[in-house]
Amino acid sequence: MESAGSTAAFLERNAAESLPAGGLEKRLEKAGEEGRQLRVKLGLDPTAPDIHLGHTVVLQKLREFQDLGHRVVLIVGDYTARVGDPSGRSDTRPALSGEAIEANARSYEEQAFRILDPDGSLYELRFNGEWLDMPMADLFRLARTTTVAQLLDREDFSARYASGAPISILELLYPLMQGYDSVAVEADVEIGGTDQTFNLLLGREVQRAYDQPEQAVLTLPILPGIDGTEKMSKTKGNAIAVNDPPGEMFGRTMRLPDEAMDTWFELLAIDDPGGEPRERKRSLGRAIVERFHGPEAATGAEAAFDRQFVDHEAPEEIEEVTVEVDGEPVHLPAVLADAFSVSRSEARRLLGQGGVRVDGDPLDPEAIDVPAATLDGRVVQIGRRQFRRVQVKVR
RNA sequence: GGGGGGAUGCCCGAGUGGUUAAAGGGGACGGGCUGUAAACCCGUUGGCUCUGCCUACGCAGGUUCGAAUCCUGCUCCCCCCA
Repeated sequence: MESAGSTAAFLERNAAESLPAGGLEKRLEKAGEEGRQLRVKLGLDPTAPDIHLGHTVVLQKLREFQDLGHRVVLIVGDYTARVGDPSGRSDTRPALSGEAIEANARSYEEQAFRILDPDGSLYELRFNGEWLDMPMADLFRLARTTTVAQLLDREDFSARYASGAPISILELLYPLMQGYDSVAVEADVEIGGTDQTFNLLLGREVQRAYDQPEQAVLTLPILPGIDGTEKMSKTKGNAIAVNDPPGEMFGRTMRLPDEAMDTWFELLAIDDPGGEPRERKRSLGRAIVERFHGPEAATGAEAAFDRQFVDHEAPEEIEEVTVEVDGEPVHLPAVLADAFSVSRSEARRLLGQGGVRVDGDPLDPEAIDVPAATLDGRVVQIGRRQFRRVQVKVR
């Protein structure tokens, strides 16, 4: 059996911070002595059920804990989601229904199992509605554990406060509620991205106020999205989801700026072959596809990529659409709009800018009405990556 | 309770009676270059039956030949004082 010290060092090897210093080691040691598992907590946002590579960084870390025999506790913030998050300008964020949250949670779980071990002794899923729906007296007790000054320590709060930007009371309460989650599940360790550091540490304060041992905190670096700068997130459109098809994964990886490659190799724990940027990126892409779809898919994705972008040929699998028209000649903007789900004006623009090809040949930007045969059964392409095989059907 | 400020296109943000579908930036998209990288250049970015028409500047009404711009009411938001 490994010593607690070396185990801690292993777990901390690619973490951003492990707080407090030596905290994780002590936890491991104590658990070892008592012959019990550590309870390792991760909070989830049930409004964003799509797991992407950014999430997997944290999930991989949880998996390491599982492999060491510890128990992962995923917490779905269903209660907090129902209340709605007032932060920023997301005023339109809908309060999710119970069923929607439940469905999202199950979907998340299913995706998480691509990385986590679903074994019941190593895994647990909880909803914080279980304990957060508390009487006001209990909320008061929770509220007493922290001061405004403490909360204002959090960078985004202090920045917003200083600039006169609004901060709702509810927002201030969020870290407390998250901290209470730790109390409720008796977390020994909590994991999260570095952007969660404050909240994770506050969990310790809350636990202490409830006479509980304080959790160790392990933060992991944030994975930049395929734009190479911003945090990966679905809404920013810079994410690669674990459910994305192989071709999509590979292609998106190839769009990653070179500067971000080092970070990706490191955070995703993929072996860096070094060498030329283009080759390195390809091997990064292959490794990512392989991780979620297997080696065959990886090879296939790369081949399809070459075919489409190196040899400039249409991909092998093309979505087929049937477009209904009134008769000859066909109105190009209308057909394109239907085939690619864009507005007719958009289609016109694309056409006018020479962005439309049929069987690889650019379409005359002036062409508006054409014979049906020009399109029927052919591969129509918009830009570099949108292809549709179009069947024209006269109504 | 009192006073002040604000709501503009995907986002930020100009615009205070007329050539404003609305400056500028970001993002996105198309073209060029290329390694679906970066950098750079060009173009587009409300809709449509497209040399024109329709709809749009929080919501509803009003003034005017004409309003994002003026008036009234409403909704929402922010700041300051108490």
